[in-house]
Amino acid sequence: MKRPKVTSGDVAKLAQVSQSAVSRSFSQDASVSADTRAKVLKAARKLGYRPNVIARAMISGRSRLIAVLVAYLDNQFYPIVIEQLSRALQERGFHVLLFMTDTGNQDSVVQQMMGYQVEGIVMASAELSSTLARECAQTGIPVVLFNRYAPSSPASSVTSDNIEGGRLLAHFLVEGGHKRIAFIAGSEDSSTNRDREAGFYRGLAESGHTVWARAVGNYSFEGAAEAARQLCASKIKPDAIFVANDHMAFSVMDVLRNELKLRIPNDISIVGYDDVPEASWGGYNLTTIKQPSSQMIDATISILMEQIERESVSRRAAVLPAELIIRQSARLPKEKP
Amino acid sequence: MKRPKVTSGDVAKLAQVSQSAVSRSFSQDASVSADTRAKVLKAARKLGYRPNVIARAMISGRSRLIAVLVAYLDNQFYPIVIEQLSRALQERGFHVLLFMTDTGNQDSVVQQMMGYQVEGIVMASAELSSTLARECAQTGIPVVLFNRYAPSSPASSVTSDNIEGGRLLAHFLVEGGHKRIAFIAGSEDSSTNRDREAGFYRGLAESGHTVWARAVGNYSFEGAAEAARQLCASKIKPDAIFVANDHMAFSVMDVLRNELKLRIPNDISIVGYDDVPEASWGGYNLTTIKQPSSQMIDATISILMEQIERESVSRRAAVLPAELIIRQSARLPKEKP
DNA sequence: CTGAAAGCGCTTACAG
DNA sequence: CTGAAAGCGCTTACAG
Repeated sequence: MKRPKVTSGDVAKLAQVSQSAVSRSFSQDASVSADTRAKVLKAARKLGYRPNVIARAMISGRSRLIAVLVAYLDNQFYPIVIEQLSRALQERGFHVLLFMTDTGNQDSVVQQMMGYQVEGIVMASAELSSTLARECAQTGIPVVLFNRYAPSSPASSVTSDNIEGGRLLAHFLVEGGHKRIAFIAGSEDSSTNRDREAGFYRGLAESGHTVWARAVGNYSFEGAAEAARQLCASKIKPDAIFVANDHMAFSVMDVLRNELKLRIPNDISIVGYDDVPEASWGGYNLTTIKQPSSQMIDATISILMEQIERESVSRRAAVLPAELIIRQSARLPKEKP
Repeated sequence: MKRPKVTSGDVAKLAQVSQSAVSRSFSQDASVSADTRAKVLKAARKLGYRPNVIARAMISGRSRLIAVLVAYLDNQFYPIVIEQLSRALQERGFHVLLFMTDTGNQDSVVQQMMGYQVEGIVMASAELSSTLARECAQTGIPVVLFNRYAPSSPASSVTSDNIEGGRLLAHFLVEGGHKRIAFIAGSEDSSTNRDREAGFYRGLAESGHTVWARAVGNYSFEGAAEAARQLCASKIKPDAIFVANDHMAFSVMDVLRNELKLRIPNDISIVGYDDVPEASWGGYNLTTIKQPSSQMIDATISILMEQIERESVSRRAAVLPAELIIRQSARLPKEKP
């Protein structure tokens, strides 16, 4: 049943060349005559040969493996990113080796990644520890922090303009005539939350407002529900809430509607951040900021490829534009006369 | 910056033993004295050594890599599965190598997987071609079809009891007093769709009913919307629809409510299949069949581990129980007096 | 139990 | 351009 493994030696024999010639024929810029290469490729096709990536990785370090580190996949932003990233990488002959944090054996995840000789690391979660980021960067392997950054680390980063996004939301809510504007934070030690919050407060300040109340949802569904209950516990409730990401915003909307019997946006406006697919679903119609995931993936790939090819490990920080997506979960600004 | 790579030779030198002894100390059932092993482990810890998986894979074939093949990640069922699968595998020292189908270079995905010497393959998508499944199985590498099966192939499979699930739904709708019961299919050539549909029709028949109308959504969001419009185009509309998975059901609910201004479940009942997280969200509250993803993962892991360890490639087919989850998207059966 | 040695399938200087 | 040879870091018979 198992088909026999075919090696470069087999191909060499059939093509009547040396094993080295076979190897060279499969390498981009090796010195082989067109003639030899043709013979080799023909023989290889006949035998169904393709170079063993593992063997190549051993000798050359080129494993064509990119480690992708994530904490959770329940926020739809990440699956989408993983799908796109994986496709883009596959097109370039690379593959995604997945690591979920907070699991596994005693070994640090960094050690595990190194064991596989990964050529690059993408840390795709707002909530990964900075220690881990630093540890990764120390390996000398190109690291890109996706949707987070760590100023003190030598790792590259790719984010959307979270500060500007926060600002846009603040202005939008103020122009909508809201007076008691609240904020539900994600993880307080994540850069996304810090920036979104800072931008939001700045936007509020620019129009002479301040935040009316604040609670913490830790980017979790349950945490957000709790935060919403907290903010709405007393008689006077906020008339708008910026929830630090869409995933939490859905939970907040559920609590407001079903437990507190509030109408959205008549009684209270909700805005989120990310523009995950569910934001456009009829059940939520969430006004939010779109993180340009395709552009973010492109930037990630280009940083990775540059660093892998040139072996330069110069740090880069890509910040991509944030865009306000207006739907129906928040009262609209009045038309200017 | 790059820390120097430490090999078994380095550890051997420090521990004053042979390189073979180092290797043996890191292998489960190798003959080493407790004494030697202790010395080695101590030295290893000191140097931060851990065996190079790539080298091990080369020589022994044990890459500790499991290929996971998926088509799309926008149906939340799959991200959840990948997360759980990846965690379970990591706990056992394995890792997930991700393959998105329908991308990549000319090489078949099977060839790519073989190049990485993966020890197992999980095909986690209802929509992967049977040809691909067969090709995978031919490699001699253990293959488990997750959430699909192919009777003609030697691959193992893990599914929930889709036939029974379909039956449960049929009885539930009939008991709810529905008279014009429609079905929206997923991919017609997928085993999940076939079984759910067959079970549904059987359930209908058991209580003297037949399906009132049928349309195809191909498991896509857009396809489902179109199917819903089709079913509701004429004046007499169905009073219940079984949509072959939750992902499509959300789309159907959106169309019914927003475009057709129907109330759910007052005007029309909707039931889905999978019980993805969004099904319990307030915006949908979808009555559905729960696929026991944890049990399905457990079964997958156990099949994989058994086949990898014993090198037995006997086929297994696990079918796990389906459970009806009643929420509010469908009219309830009348209480029996 | 232990060490010396062969070998996994490649890539890559090194000569020619 | 081409081949013979070394070597990547391990595992695993083979002797002892």
